[in-house]
Amino acid sequence: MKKIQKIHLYEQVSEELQNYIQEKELKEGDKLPSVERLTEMFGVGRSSLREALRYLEANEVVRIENGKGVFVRDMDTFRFSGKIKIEVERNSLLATLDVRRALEGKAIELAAKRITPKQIKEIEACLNEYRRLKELGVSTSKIDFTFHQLVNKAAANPILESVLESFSVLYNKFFDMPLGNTKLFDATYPFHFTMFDAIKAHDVPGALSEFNKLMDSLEEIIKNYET
Amino acid sequence: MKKIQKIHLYEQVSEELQNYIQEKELKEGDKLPSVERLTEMFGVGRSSLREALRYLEANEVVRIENGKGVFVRDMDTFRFSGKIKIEVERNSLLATLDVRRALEGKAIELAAKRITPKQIKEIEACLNEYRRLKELGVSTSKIDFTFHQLVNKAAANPILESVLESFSVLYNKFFDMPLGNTKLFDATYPFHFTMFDAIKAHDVPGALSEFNKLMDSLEEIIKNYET
DNA sequence: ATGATTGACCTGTCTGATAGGTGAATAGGG
DNA sequence: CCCTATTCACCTATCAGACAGGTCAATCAT
Repeated sequence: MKKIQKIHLYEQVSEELQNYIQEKELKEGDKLPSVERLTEMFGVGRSSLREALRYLEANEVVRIENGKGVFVRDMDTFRFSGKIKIEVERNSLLATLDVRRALEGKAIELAAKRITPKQIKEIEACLNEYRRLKELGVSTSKIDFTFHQLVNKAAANPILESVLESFSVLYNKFFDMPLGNTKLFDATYPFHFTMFDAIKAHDVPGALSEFNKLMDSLEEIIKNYET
Repeated sequence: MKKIQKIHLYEQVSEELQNYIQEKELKEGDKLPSVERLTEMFGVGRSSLREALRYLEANEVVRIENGKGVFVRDMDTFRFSGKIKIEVERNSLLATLDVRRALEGKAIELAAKRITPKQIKEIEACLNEYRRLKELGVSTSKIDFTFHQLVNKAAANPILESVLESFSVLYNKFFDMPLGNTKLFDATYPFHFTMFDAIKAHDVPGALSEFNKLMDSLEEIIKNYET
């Protein structure tokens, strides 16, 4: 008869709790009723409630502090997440490049429009360090990351910045393993400078063009990469 | 004496469990020992263990099935996540639009290149339904979402799809609250058709141009929106 | 006045009991 | 001998009660 009722109690409770928070318009740091009270309110046992709380804690909705109580976390912070089945093969790498093209391309476009003199100085310093390390033959992976991060910042779009940052974690994990990445850095090295010159000159199409050349060179390497 | 021991039990247990999975090299779908056994193994009570399991379940490490047992989830799945401080104001909305421009623009570009006849049929059906609902004066938010999702699928890039899907959750949450969204849907309505025509014709620049018009109209509304 | 003590209020954890889901072994009818 | 219905072992779901220990403020003794 009631086959539909497959929802776990802890799940219902966790939803009810979120509703409760919304309805009461609780903000960051506000205290929820004690576990005892909550069990009465929802008419469930302690364990179910505690599991619900643990679940919400894992999802960063609440924070449980021993001896104090349960507190609401910043609800205005939006958490986005997703999962990607990783298969290290050409197609996945190329797919990742497309996403990077989209996100970083937009960042570069915005950066070329809005970069400030101060940020230009910072990136120039970064590129000088990049050149120095390159000539020394040291690993440039860290300084490369810094460079892209600075450009990302210069785009002055916090949401894009956040999305791009989360993505770059994936991106790096992806590209660290397969190909010894010195090859990649060698190929893209010169474009960092030409691209930055265009950004500095607020030349949007020029910057994008250089960025696309950079990405094309990456794409070329991957396409020619035989396992 | 042992003040250092501030780590919650469930936390230790959840770490131990992850170690256990790693050491035994358990793969997706493998079954963990029963709760009873695990309590013996770790020397903790059921509640602590269950809280740990709930925690891991929230983090998509395990899956608990009633009557069956606890199973390992796909460990090769990469999870990306990030948080964004939401402030519903013009600048945040505009920033969000830029990200959508980047991600969905790329999806549309790829879709225009790679869409299959079957997918064209699906989207055509979706648009017919869209038109029908529109004429009925019913809410079109759901069908609108479906349309963009289908285009997203047609791009045939699973990683882009995943990122865009996570982002769209944020996007919708963002745009649901502030402006009564009928206004938004009215403004963007015609572009769905023109854009799709271009995609159908594999006309990449045309599709992008229509998409940008769509986004421009959104941007216009937001800019003129006074609190 | 100050510092230690106590007690109210909370979370942390364990345990035994009951309910109910699942699947395989098993018993019984054809 | 096969097929189906029952049973049983194994598991999770959930509850209630009990005790340990953290936290904080009011209270009490010096």
